Amino acid sequence: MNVSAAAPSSIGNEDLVGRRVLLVDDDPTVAEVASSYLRASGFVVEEAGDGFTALQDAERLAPDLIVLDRMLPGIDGLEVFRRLRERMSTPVILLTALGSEDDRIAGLAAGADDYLAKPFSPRELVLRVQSVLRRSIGEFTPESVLECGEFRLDPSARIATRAGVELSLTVREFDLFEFLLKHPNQVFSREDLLRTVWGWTYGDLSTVTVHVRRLREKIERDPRSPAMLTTVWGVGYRFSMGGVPDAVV
Amino acid sequence: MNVSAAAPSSIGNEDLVGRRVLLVDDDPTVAEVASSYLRASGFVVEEAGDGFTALQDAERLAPDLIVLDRMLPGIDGLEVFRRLRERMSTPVILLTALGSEDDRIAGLAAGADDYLAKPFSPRELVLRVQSVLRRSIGEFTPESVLECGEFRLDPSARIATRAGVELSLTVREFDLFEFLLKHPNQVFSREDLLRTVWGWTYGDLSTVTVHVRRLREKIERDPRSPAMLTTVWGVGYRFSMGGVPDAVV
DNA sequence: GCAAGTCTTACAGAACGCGAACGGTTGGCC
DNA sequence: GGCCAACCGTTCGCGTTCTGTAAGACTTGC
Repeated sequence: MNVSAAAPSSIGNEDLVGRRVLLVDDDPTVAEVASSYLRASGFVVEEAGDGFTALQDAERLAPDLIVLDRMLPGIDGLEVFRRLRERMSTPVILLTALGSEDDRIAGLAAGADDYLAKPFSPRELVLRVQSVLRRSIGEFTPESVLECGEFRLDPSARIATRAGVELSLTVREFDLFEFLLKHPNQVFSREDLLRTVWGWTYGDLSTVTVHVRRLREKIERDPRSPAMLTTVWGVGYRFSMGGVPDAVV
Repeated sequence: MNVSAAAPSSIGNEDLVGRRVLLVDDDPTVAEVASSYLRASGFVVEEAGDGFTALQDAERLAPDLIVLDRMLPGIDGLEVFRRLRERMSTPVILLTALGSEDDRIAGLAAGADDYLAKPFSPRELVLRVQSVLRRSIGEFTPESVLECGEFRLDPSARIATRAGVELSLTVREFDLFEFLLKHPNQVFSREDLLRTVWGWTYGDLSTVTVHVRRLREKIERDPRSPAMLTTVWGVGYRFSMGGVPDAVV
């Protein structure tokens, strides 16, 4: 397997110290907890309680990253997001309420860098902030193309092909496939996948099962007996390229 | 397959050994059971019976993680949690007597890192503690591959091979084999194994016996007369590689 | 030869994964 | 607007796999 992504992740979390994060949430409790965690991790945090202030602060402070709640008083979070994107390319992490309709798809289509479903563990937020920042700093190219065997996946264009033929993957399927391609030869539990790919902190694990099944239907030659996206009984799933594995390594 | 990953910064449960956990619960029975399980998994456990002591100990001991009961005499658990957050960002797992799924959401919404409803299985607690700690250290960094003679065991991929041929091990068998490979030439009693591999403090020791047998069936050339996974009569089991064993020892 | 420890086998319950199908929502198209 | 297709998350039933335990045969040390 030749994952050409090769993000040379020589960027430690130390290099993120002092980066400015703008936190936009109208719930004081959430804002307080989240910001204290972010500060503890070395970030400089500014808070905004509504969309209008957020837009002003974004311009004034020029933060390195913005954490944006989708539900805001006044201007809607998504609207704020669109206006932000018109003016600057600052990375944005969207917070979505799982209970209500999930506009995660809309947010993602609009180009959010990551999303997290409420309620989330504050530590999870820190991890995502670090991850997105590391990515945006390290490579100026937003996302490099993943290549693996006959598969080719372009995260920016959201196009996945097998042997040149485009696979019509849905949003979820694409996200799932992207994550697996980025971490080949590693087993992930359904919970892991639900947390990282879906951005959920809790939820029905069978959701993962079903989507894995649907993804198999599209990428496996014989979906009945998967060769690449295999089940590890009692643990989870693993993606690895077939034939001769890394015995040479 | 040319995954250049191989960054051997493993974060298996081994690396969690010695981490300090502060356990806050007013029920002595619960505290005793929970702490004995946590200790058995290698954690250093301190206990506190009320909120005030908890706050003091949290400052004094600077634990790596805090398990906090929501119902406490004196200061309420949630209040303790809020005061903790003001001063430090130590991961917190909340416990509550009321056991519905909604409470988990409430706990997470309050900013806890994880949440567990009473009555909980002590094993579950250990798993959660490990999970949260591992996550706070850094996620999905592949563990280093164990190699021993013709055996090769990849903890992240959950693949074990002998001379390149994959051994289909079950979860338990894999865990057991992994532990033994990490501690070769060392004798472990059935109780040791039950504690470390299974995470149990009590239980039927024959469980270990049977699993050792099953493992032998898969890794030994002649399971009838084991050469590597040998029995030390009256003591337990030892894994050592073939050829000239420890006759010198 | 005896007792304690170990091995082997068998079994039933539990856990798990899979497939199929369903209702709900969204977004496009007439 | 209203119909239709696509997608998503959930649920249920079924077959499979795994696991712990019990019971008997066997081995070891004394």
